[in-house]
Amino acid sequence: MATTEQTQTSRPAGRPRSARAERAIIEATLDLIGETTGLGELSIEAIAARAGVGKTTIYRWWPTKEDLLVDALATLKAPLPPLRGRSLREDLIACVEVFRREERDARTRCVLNIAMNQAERHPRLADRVRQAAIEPRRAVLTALLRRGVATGELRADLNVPVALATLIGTVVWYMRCAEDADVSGDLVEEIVDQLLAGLAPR
Amino acid sequence: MATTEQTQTSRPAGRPRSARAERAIIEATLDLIGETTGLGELSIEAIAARAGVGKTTIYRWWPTKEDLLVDALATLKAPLPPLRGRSLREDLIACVEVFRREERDARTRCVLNIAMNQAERHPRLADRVRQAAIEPRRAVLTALLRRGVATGELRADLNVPVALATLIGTVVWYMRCAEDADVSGDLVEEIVDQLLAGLAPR
DNA sequence: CATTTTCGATACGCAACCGTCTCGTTTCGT
DNA sequence: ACGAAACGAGACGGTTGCGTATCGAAAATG
Repeated sequence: MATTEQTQTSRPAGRPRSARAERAIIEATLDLIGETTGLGELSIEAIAARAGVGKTTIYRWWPTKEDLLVDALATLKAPLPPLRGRSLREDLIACVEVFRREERDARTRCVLNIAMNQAERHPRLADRVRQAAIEPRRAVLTALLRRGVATGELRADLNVPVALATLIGTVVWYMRCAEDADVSGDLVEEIVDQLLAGLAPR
Repeated sequence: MATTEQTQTSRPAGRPRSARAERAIIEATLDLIGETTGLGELSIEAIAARAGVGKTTIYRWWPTKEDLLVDALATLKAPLPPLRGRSLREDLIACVEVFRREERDARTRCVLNIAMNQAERHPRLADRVRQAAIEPRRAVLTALLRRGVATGELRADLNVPVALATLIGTVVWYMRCAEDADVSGDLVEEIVDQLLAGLAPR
């Protein structure tokens, strides 16, 4: 071995990698992820091409990409959860089942993506999406929960907004991050029942 | 009035707007949102500029934008939730409080964005993020819940994965979609207590 | 001091989109 | 039949980012 070992492992000689530069790059990346990741990839040209339409036709009717998105997203989610059954438990299951099913469709999933992630970058868009897609459902669910309190099916001191987040958030998280997402068909019932009964023993 | 009214309101004369084109555009937009919205906005040039670094330095060490993202995101979330207290309830509150605090920071929020939204578009990236950021926490929380079952602080027939989704999903949803997000300081306690006790009366 | 490697900077050709514009065509009302 | 407006297609200059290459300076080894 003709190589010289100065400390432990031989260093290849030459200017070493700059730790400062590396840190600066990582920092800049983190800063920019939050600022820039958004709807930028969506191009009017691609939309026109896929729709088999001239760009002119798009620009004629929608001045802004955001306006087009608002109109497009408005065509989803519009049908609110359907009618109601005979018990609170059944109604909750029906509602959560709607959420579960929608979380399996890429189109409706992106509605929540925008509502949840794009609030700062596209406040106008996110607001309109929330207003059109989230708010009606929140209203329905809130009424449902209040009714449950009134009928005694729910505890009298229920924190309705928290309960609401509990129902929606659980199924959304499960669908998006659980490793066994969606395998079981009676997942929804299990969620609702466990939420109703509580995690602690009675 | 010299204008002619053929049906109800006067139409300006000329070829009318094509409903077929409009529908095609909306459809194409919806299809493409799900396919394209992602990390495309994040540019190497911007990173280099903000870091005060030559592009060369980035390309030298990270062959792909994705590789850079993996390294960058690995520097967040790394510190798992801290030690544990004396009761299950306190430990749960501590954990959920960590989630709540992280949901207020744009940087750590984007970790979940990627894990939850980019699974199809960037499976390698999303997988590594989940492995590095989500999995350790899931393990800690799972152990915590099992311990609770063992000590009798939780019901014996607890569905642990669902309970887990319940804890994380609720606070994430609340932070991202509730109108009064984060105003109350004891939101976390309220969430945990309501989850433990259940929505139904005892 | 000579060598080696990284550094920041800058320039290159290439590609994708932007938003505007001009075409010739199509589809209406009159 | 005629005029009016929207249509699909595509050309336009301009901007942005890509990934590569070249440059002299800086920082380590020997």
